Amino acid sequence: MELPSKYNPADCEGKWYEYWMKHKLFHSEPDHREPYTIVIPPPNVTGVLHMGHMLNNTIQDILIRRARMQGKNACWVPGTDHASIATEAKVVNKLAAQGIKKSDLTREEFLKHAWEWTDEHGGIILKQLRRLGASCDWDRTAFTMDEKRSESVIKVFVDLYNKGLIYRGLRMVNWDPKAKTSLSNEEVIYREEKSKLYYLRYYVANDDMSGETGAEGEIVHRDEQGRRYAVVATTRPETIMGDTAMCINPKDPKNQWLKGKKVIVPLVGREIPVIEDRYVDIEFGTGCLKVTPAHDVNDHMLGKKHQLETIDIFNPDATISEAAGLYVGMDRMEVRKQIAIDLEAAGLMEKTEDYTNKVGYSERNADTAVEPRLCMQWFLSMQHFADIALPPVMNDELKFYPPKYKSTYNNWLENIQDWCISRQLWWGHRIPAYFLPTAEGAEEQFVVAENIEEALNKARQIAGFENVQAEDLRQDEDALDTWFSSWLWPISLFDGINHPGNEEIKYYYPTADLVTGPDIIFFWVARMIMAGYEYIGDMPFKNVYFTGIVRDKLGRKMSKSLGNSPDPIGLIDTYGADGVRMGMMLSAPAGNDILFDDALCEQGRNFNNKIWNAFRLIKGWNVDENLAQPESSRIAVEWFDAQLKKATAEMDDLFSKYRLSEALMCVYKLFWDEFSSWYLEMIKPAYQQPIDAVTLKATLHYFEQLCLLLHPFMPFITEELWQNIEERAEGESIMTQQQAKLGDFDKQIIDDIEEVKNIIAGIRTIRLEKNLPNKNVLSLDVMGEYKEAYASVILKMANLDKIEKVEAKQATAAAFMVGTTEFSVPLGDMIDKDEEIKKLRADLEYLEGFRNSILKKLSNENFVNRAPAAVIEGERKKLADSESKIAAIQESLAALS
RNA sequence: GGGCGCUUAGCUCAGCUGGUUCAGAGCAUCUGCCUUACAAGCAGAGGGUCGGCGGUUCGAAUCCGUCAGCGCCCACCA
Repeated sequence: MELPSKYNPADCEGKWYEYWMKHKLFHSEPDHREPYTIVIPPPNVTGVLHMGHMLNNTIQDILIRRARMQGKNACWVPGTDHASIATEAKVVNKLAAQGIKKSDLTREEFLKHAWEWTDEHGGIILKQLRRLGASCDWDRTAFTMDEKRSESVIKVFVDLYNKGLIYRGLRMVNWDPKAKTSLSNEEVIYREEKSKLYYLRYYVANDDMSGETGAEGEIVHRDEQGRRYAVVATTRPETIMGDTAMCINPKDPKNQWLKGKKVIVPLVGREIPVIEDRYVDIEFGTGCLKVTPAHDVNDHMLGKKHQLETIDIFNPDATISEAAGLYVGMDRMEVRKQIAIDLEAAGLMEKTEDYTNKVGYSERNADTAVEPRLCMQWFLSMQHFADIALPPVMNDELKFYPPKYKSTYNNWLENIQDWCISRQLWWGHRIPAYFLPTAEGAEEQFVVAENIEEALNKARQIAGFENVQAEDLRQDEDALDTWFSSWLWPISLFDGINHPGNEEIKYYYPTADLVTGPDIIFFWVARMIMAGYEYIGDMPFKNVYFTGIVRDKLGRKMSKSLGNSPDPIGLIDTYGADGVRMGMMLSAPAGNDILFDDALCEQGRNFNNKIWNAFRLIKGWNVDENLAQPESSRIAVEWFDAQLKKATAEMDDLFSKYRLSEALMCVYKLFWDEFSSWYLEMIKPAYQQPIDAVTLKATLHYFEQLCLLLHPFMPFITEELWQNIEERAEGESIMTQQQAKLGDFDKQIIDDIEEVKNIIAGIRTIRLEKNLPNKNVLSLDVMGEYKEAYASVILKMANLDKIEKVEAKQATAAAFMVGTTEFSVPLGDMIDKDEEIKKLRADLEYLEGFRNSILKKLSNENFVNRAPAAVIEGERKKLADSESKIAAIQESLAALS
């Protein structure tokens, strides 16, 4: 077979992926084997592959392929997430480009557009994953809004409502007045902005203008008539119509005199109480805070605590509402300008100052400042879930890699807040709550049910609604938070909500490993753990592997605006999928950010080429059945057997600790250094000479074993070569081969060969220094003991004609030491005596320094008395070794001069 | 402001419960080689007072304290 000198990924990748699909090698069904399951973190259905996905999915594929090769029933379930906010935003933008406003569409019309968009773009990302080699069971591809998953979500909502864990409540949300929807915190972008701090006069109500001076440090403002007032600093004077209190810190000496008083809201004229709360920062402004419970998160908190009235002065589009009484119908920004003028005119403005603060803007409407707004929302009580989800992680039943994220997890769960699960969006699972017709002003009544029929049944059981009709029921307009479906993912994928205890959920659950980013530890990981214990009574996964963030080589996050995010498919085209996979893994210890650099993929590609060429070498040999195995080959085979076993054991250990990049480095070095540079060179026949059958057989076996070890990391090239090692039956694949369970390795031969390598390296160094080509045959003199049993290897690797044990070295020889033995290569007149003496003196100086430091240590009584015997023994041995080396060098020096 | 983490070779990192696997790996650099598997390669070499200071100890990259710098998460000051 004729092989090109470079590996061409394009020739292999498509071919083998099709082959794997054709033979259904990714597909899993429950059987007698031990299951090994991974559920994919579902990417956004309309997303495209980015570097984060590449890292994440490479890791999952490595884990799943390895498990498969260990004889487990490996099942990697793929799917996509409907990502309500992101997808709805994309659809809205697309419609806007066509001149269609969302507000002009009915819910049904909008959803039709959204589904069209989803069908068109959905699954692109899954196709891209195939290029990477992802061995997902595509037959199981799921979507968070497909029938089974939707049914699960609704069932769970109803169940939790019935359990009393879901409730409705007012909550301050980030409101986008342009899109007229609430935004999640993630969709709010804070920008530093230059604005003004307005100092407003709040006169004391019913002031007796008494002349009390109060305690020291008090600051009392008076106007020309002697009327007293407090000064409040605010950036939002337009919200004064919503003021229902003024707040001071009870410990603030400046404002003691205000305690118990009432003050008058400027312009508005309303009397409001002065309340006291330690929340107020004494240092900021005047220490007086106006409290507007309807329009500020903290004010809302204060309002609840002190039972203040809440006056909502804004309409949904952020114009002033009737409730404000002033400026009705004007836009908030206009009012800010106007009210400043009016306050000034009324003498109620103390002063203004320039001020820089952070203002939240909508991610979608960049020019629209987010308005905090109180809305009726649905909540899930979380304390119960925190209680069931915290212990298994803290006591390591469910393990986090790296474990530092346990603290993060703990911190969040110990300070858990209720989960706001409603979103004012259409794209998502609609909340299964149905409102009953109610009279104006009466409290709303509703029922929660899986469908309209059930809702009707429930409604008719309520007194006064016996005859209610389906068309009278009005379903809640809101959709559920996307995470409310994601948290069921490991269960809903196996239909464990709709059909509890079914065969698949029993077999595949709990899943083995979850691979995800630490940024969604709260959004997703923690909640899956909660849902797992709530609905299955068991953990959703045994281990969580937290990846890092993929950054560019300068450590910057990858972003479209920086243009520093490479196109993953382009990378695969350039370096091959295996090369890119290796590039991703080379610098990706669990939890560490990876600084991505194309050079890493290049290293991966180079490694592919190395493997390819090693195979070319082996395949190029002709075998001579009658040829006896050379001694050096016999040793090499024995030695590599030990190396292979050793590396395999190391890899097992590293995998068990999820140190994947180190496991890759281990097999990388095994292949490149031990196998290619040493083993193959040891057994390589002379040019155009045949190889003996025994050695060839062993070598092919080793090559196959190496392919098996490499396969999880580089699936394509290993399949290609494995198929070429020998004739394979149709349908056979390296994917399903079992990695051999290897036993103990011979540590002695590994140590021995390390010494042999040092001897060979010593000779090579001399060749380099003396400019002696490899072709020139040399000989070696040995003073003392060395591993004679391996002489054949040394002769071959160093191109020597003989190794002789001698009493003293020749004067014209270049020397080096390995351990305590001195070796020398007679060079005749090629020796440069001065050079040699210089080198020996340098060695001598170093060794003497080393010896002296040991002597010093050993003469320290404290050390000798207190250190353990083994340590002292070690030091004594070091001393003896260094002294014998010193003696040898001194002899050499004497011989030279 | 609250919590977590990091600082070891030019770069990216490994070094568990203090002492021969303690100063390491890969890449990069330098030198010499187109030696018929591979120049996307081969053979060699150089390079770090383990962030600063102090302490514990016979002994500290490793344990403790402190300072400096960096990063992440959460809550965000009207």
